[in-house]
Amino acid sequence: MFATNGAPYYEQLVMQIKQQIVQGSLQPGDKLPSIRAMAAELHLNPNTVSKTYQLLESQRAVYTVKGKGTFVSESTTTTVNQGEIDTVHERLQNLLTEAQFLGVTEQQLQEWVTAAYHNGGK
Amino acid sequence: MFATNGAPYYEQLVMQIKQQIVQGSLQPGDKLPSIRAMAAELHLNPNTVSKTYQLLESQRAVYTVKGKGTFVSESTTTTVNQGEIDTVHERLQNLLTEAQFLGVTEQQLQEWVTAAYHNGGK
Amino acid sequence: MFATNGAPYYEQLVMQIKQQIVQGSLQPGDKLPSIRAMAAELHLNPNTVSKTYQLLESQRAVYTVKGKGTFVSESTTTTVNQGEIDTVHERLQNLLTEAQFLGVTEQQLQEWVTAAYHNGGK
Amino acid sequence: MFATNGAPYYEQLVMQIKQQIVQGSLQPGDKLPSIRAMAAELHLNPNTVSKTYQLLESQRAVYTVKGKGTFVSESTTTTVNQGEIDTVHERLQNLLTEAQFLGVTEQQLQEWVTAAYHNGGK
DNA sequence: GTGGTCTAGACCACA
DNA sequence: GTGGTCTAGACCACA
Repeated sequence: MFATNGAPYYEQLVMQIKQQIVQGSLQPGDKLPSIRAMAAELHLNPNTVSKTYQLLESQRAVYTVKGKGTFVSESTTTTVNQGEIDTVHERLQNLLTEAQFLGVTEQQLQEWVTAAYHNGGK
Repeated sequence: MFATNGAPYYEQLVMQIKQQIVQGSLQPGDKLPSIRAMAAELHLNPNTVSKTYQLLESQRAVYTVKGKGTFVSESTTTTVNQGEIDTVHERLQNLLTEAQFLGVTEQQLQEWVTAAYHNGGK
Repeated sequence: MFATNGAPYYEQLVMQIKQQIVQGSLQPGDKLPSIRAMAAELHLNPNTVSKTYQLLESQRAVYTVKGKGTFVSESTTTTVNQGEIDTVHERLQNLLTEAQFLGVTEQQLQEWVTAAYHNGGK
Repeated sequence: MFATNGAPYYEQLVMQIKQQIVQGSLQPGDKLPSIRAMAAELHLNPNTVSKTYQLLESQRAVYTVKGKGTFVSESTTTTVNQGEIDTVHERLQNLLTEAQFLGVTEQQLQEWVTAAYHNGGK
């Protein structure tokens, strides 16, 4: 059900939902499945899904209305957070170093970047 | 001395040495500092440095000659490991999703990739 | 219409009406809109507005005359409730700790207090 | 052990630790009790303490070194976050409205603010 | 129905 | 020893 790449379930699920938002298959205002429904579907404990939703909320990707549900936020790029961008830049540099080690060409990487921006990374 | 970003020390050190190799400040055949010297310099436990060198060796980035020391390998890109490339690709996609969320433009990312390939990411 | 800050709607509405009373835009004796009118105007469920009015009434801020409507009370500060004052004091201390953490100066806070007492906090 | 004011345990504990930091009884670099020790002392579940520490870390008040422990951060006011300051300001206005309702004088409030800044709110 | 909190307790990685 | 993850399952407030 989930990749066994060492990343915790809640992190994998955060990324999965973020990708759906970036790709547009989840639109602003859309309601996410309830914690219980998502947990049942993915064979996860409700606590794990709850943690996922709270993480997404802390990142302003979704918002929660108690008793109603969790919804995709309107605009997720309003406030530019330079600190977070720097962190992503740093992690990217580490990853690019790895890629160079494995012999991935610069052209291949540029294509991956282009692909990510034009069809949501899939 | 090391970032408190949650990543274990040995992992941060692996990345640091890999960057030096990719950048060329460490050349094939160059001798790495001894485990004790490196540990003293970085205020790390020798066990941590030892684990670092073992990790680098397991990835063919360096090789160890008993009694002589640890040296940078000749060519690190001879054997293409598709599995590892796929892993890097997957992690890149996650990172690109994050970047898009933060409003980083495709052009900015292309520049980061170019920079990484032309001056080692620094 | 209402902030999605996690606070339940009825609580936000209680605060909004209280502010209008403290500011003086709602005077003692003034009639509040009917539950149905208020609910329609704010796109809320009548039950939510009803709960709001009941809460305000339980705090002596308004009183209800059956068949006539809900009105702002004459004096809201007659009976000093030390227990509630202690609660507010405690919550204030928590908030002041937060403010200090964020680097808000004592002078800035004093100004905020002054402003709240001289123009209703707006 | 904890006040039964409705606030969740982890939130009360977050505030308690923040106050100790603002007051100076916890200094930058100080090690917090381990999750298990704190949980035992306060008769809480380790998960609840863990959530507390993670909240404090997400607010940069403490940092965690895996396997070593959780420590008070160096400077907690480096990056001014206007958004968070606005949120505190807003909550303060609500609280001041409550205080006015209860008949708390402006002078009394000014004294509370002064006290909070000169002896940590106690 | 919906999310939030909390306990009990297991298992894991890192130092 | 130390923090991190996860499950099972209970109870609560809000809509």
